[in-house]
Amino acid sequence: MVRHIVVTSVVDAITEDLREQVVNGELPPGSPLTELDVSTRYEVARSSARAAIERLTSEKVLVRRNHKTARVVELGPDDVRDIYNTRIYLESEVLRRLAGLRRVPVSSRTANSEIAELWRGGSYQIVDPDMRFHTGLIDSVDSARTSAAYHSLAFEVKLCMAQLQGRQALSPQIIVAEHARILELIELGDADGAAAMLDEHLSRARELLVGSLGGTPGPEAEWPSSAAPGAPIRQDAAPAVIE
Amino acid sequence: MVRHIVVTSVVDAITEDLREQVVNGELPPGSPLTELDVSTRYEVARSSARAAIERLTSEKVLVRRNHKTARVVELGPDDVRDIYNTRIYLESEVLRRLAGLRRVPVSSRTANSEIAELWRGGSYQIVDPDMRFHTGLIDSVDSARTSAAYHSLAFEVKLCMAQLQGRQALSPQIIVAEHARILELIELGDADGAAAMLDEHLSRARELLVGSLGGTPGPEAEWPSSAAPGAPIRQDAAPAVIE
DNA sequence: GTGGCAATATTGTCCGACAAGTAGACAACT
DNA sequence: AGTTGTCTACTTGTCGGACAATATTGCCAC
Repeated sequence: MVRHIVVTSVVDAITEDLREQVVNGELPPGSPLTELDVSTRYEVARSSARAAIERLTSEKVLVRRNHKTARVVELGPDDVRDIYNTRIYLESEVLRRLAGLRRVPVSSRTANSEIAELWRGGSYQIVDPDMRFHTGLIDSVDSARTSAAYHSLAFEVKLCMAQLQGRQALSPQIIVAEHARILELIELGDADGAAAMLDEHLSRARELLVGSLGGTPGPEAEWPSSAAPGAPIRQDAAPAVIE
Repeated sequence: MVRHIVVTSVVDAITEDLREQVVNGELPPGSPLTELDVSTRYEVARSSARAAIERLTSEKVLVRRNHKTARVVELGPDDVRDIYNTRIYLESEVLRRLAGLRRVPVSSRTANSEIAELWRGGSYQIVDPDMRFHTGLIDSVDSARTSAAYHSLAFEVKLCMAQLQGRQALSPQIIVAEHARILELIELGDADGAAAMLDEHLSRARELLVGSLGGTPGPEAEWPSSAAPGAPIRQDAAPAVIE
């Protein structure tokens, strides 16, 4: 199937489209992406496909070992723990600074209202506004590198979400309340309180995610493209090693 | 026991070598790197040179816009501020955690001893052990992503150092004392104290760096690609340290 | 001098080719 | 049997050349 793309640069477009396909689950974790595959699907030269794959590999969206074909990254419980802990490390100190200034970013407040709204509307698709709440806090300190680091983590969270296709839900009610409490503590200038609340908030989310990733092995899906019938996939883990 | 072996590819090798040349100043900030240039210098195909350049671009070692040739990144005062602020954000919370556990990483302690030793020996080449002090703290929380983020920042600090070829110095004596104080406060479980000390420590370094980057416009030199008569400054006796 | 045009340099993309590495199957050998 | 060797099919890593699109430079006319 030929996929259409808008041309900024061929490689840019392919990279973007593939990334999109990964986050929305069209390319499930672990599915292989050969250079030829990509080049024919988009009708471009192999070198261009290769470049796109390399970029996504450097972004950790794909993983590839030496002479082997790239695969969509699979995030396990350990990764989730790591991602959330790093989020906590980064966001805690930012929160303390904001509390010191008693400054609450508008974008975070509106994002939290959105979640509440969605919840009242019966929707549970709150991942996006939830992320905006947090990135709003981070971005408000106006540090490009801090923002970049956090956004990278946020992207990985999205990958996790794509991975467990909407099973698992965190109660929007609790989320909204905790977010509100965090903003309140910032306004009160209570740095320790805000940091503690954030820790609790993210730690709960972390444990829930870890549980639903590690606890339930899930439906153990097949990877559609180019897999022989009844292929027992995914037993390799060792790179170029010698015993 | 499983032993790992590394097999380097052409692109890997070039990438590494170029990166090395950037950090040790052989390729000064702003110098252009055309694909043809690189491909002929290393005697490889242009596609390989291109791949290496793209990797370094994604690492922020080089910068490149649309159809223009890549250049070695130039870090200005704003970048330095950003880098150090992000360091502070990340490292503060890690320090608090360590203080909570009253845990002092051995590697940081030994690294600080090294600085003291070098200072007593009359040397001012303390950038490396200084970084090891800080990465020792970060790495001790055992989070791959946190470490990766911090190491990326540390690399940018190295770039800054390369950029101002050893004018400017921060007294090793003060550095060692502050490091020691930080470790002491961790041992005492004083999270706030440790975080405050770190803030002071890094903020001073930041301001010094910002000053010597922004205040002095510098020699505003031409970029002589590969060996022009004008020998770079590089006097090794001079205090060549900023933190 | 300055605007504009032509020559040049450099990138972005394509193609085709081939060596080298990986993986699975199957035969051969001890 | 179980280990080892070989074959084949697939894929990656690298090469070299080619060409259009774009950026840079230098020159010319005004």
